Amino acid sequence: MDKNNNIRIKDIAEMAGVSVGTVDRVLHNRGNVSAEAEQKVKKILRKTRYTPDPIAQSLGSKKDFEIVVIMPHPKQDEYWALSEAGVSRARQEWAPYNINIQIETFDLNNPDSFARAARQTLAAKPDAVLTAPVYFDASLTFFKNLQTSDIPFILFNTQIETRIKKYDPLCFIGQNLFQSGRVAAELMHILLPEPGDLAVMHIHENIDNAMHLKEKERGFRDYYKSVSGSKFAIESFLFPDNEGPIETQISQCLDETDLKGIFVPTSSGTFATAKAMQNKDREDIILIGYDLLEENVEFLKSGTVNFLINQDPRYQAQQGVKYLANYLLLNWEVPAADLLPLEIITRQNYQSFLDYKH
Amino acid sequence: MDKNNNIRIKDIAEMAGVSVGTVDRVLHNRGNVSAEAEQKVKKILRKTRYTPDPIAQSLGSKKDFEIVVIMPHPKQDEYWALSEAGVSRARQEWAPYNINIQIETFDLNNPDSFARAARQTLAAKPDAVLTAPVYFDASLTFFKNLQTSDIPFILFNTQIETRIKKYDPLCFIGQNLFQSGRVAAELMHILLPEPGDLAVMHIHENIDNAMHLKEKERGFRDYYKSVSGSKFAIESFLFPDNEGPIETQISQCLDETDLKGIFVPTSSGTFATAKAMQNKDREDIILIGYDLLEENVEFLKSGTVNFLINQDPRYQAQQGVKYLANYLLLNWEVPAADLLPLEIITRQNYQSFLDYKH
DNA sequence: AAACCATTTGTGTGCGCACACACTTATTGA
DNA sequence: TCAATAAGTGTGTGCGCACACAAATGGTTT
Repeated sequence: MDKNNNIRIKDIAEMAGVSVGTVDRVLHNRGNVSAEAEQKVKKILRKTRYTPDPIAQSLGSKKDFEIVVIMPHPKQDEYWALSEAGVSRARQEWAPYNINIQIETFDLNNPDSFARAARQTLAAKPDAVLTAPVYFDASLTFFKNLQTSDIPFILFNTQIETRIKKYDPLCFIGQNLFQSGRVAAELMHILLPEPGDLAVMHIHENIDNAMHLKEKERGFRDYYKSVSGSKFAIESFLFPDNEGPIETQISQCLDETDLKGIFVPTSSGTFATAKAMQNKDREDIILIGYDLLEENVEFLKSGTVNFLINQDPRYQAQQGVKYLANYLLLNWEVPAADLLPLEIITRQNYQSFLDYKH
Repeated sequence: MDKNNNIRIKDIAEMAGVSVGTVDRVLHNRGNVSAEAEQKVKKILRKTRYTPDPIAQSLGSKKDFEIVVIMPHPKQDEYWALSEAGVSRARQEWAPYNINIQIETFDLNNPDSFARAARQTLAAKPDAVLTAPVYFDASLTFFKNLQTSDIPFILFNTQIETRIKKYDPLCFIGQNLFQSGRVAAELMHILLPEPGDLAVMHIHENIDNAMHLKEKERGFRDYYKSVSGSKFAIESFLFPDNEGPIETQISQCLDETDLKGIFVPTSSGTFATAKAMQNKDREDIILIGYDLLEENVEFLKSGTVNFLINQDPRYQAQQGVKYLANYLLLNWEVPAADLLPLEIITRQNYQSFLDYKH
């Protein structure tokens, strides 16, 4: 027995000269405690550095908790299918602790669908929310409502500057997107030491709303600014869904330009670009994209994609639920940010990432 | 209540028409159960897919467990200091569950010291062992003794082929070293597309015993074999501790050769080589090494080291203890191997790895 | 002074499991 | 036939906590 000093509520009660009930009330701020008793107990609590036994704690309560995850529909994009896989794992992991997880999906191309998902979530009055706040404006009103309903929430994948509005998520889980863009640029620079035309391609997404894509581009450009005497020209291209087939748009762009390197800040954009390059027989262009989607890995193997940066959506979701679960069950502290490492994927190491289970 | 089907031992007992004591005996193979009762209980167990509530389980037992970690002395090498940090974290993490962790250290340059540590460990009769089996022969006899004492053990960092000898560790935690060498070669090839002389440098270690270094070299060479029409010459160099100051040896080697790239398969060897390169003003040579040691990171930042591959010793140790603890406490299954992802570190992403806490 | 509150404090039970112990039945030998 | 033994079975307690409920206290009202 060396345990956690072996101090139990019972011991605290004894030392403070009160009953365990009173200690319990102090610990949980349940009120109905005289100022005097409260002081005595708190003093002992501090002195003994009491920490509750987490095991007994969760055995004793047996409450049910409801967590809602709001994310884009997994059928729409393999990236989000990976996120969903993370949620599924988390669901299994936490089922024994009576944590129920509900998924609300929305349409990536339709901000209104996010608002609807948000409304449904609020109506369900969950104990906590995990969300990928893809749409800036809709997210902010949602956060406001969560806040007034006193529902804790965590953001993943997309970091939104909430502090200005005083909306206060427990945590953000994801990459430092700016730095992620810098890593992409660094890799590009290694593969293309000689000056040439570069492109940042925004595919599918409408960039207005998508803060996170801007951040990656900003990082990418920032790196090249710091390359002394840089002769690189970096141009941005937008390929929205409503202007004809994506691949046609990209192919046309390849025809009209003389690109040496392309950076695509999204996972599904990556293989779309790779396909266009393949069709046009322009696999000489250096392509750096995101994530270990099946198609991306194929293009990595064939050499069309030179590097991938891994965002590990599965882990992001799983970790988000974990934080919320521990917060609800055991009142654990949640870090303000969980910034994932910026993982570089090549032909030689992709398998080790695919095999790895957190 | 959707829990784990809500099935408790009590329910099993009821359904099988026996008492909870009998169910308990069946569950833990404690014997003293009639064949008839055992069958009845096992049938219900299967039918209901009963799984014990892990929380209540560990509350109920309150046994003490002793885990010994055998590893090189952390003062000797910063790499092992990181491993020790992992053990310390694990110690904290598992203290509430009455898991005590003892560290036995040995001298990296002295196989006998490993044998001594092994002897002391056996004398202490721990419940489980986590060890970095740096020395092949000494490790094998140790494993034999562990096996006869029925002490489960996990290997980390260095993979030893134990199956031939029928020594059966629960798990190996670490990198696929062969593939790790291939990753290094790939990176080298990206930075040096034009043919030139390459070196694999074995520093400090005496390679005879050190299987893991050979594996990395084998992978490195294997990659270049597959490069079509490769004009690369790869030479191995040994710089043992007993032939004068390491840096002098390396410097001399740099003088006598015309190397374009160097691969160092150890973490401490990496900055030793970088220092020699710096002194000789030969920072043009491409250097690929291992691990986020402070000195390595400095040389990465300055550009002397081009890439690092991260082995995450902290995580390896922490994870090893975690597996053992869950195995002892809850009888959890341990995977035969936990092969870590092969993480590529550059100037732009090292910080994200340093910041990241598992 | 009794009755009535509000406030504060103490007690008891249950969570699901592990394990020690008490108990019952069948078997054997004297 | 009865005690002694072994094999099989059931009961009870505790782990540390949460929470419902009972009890005590002190003050106010009639």
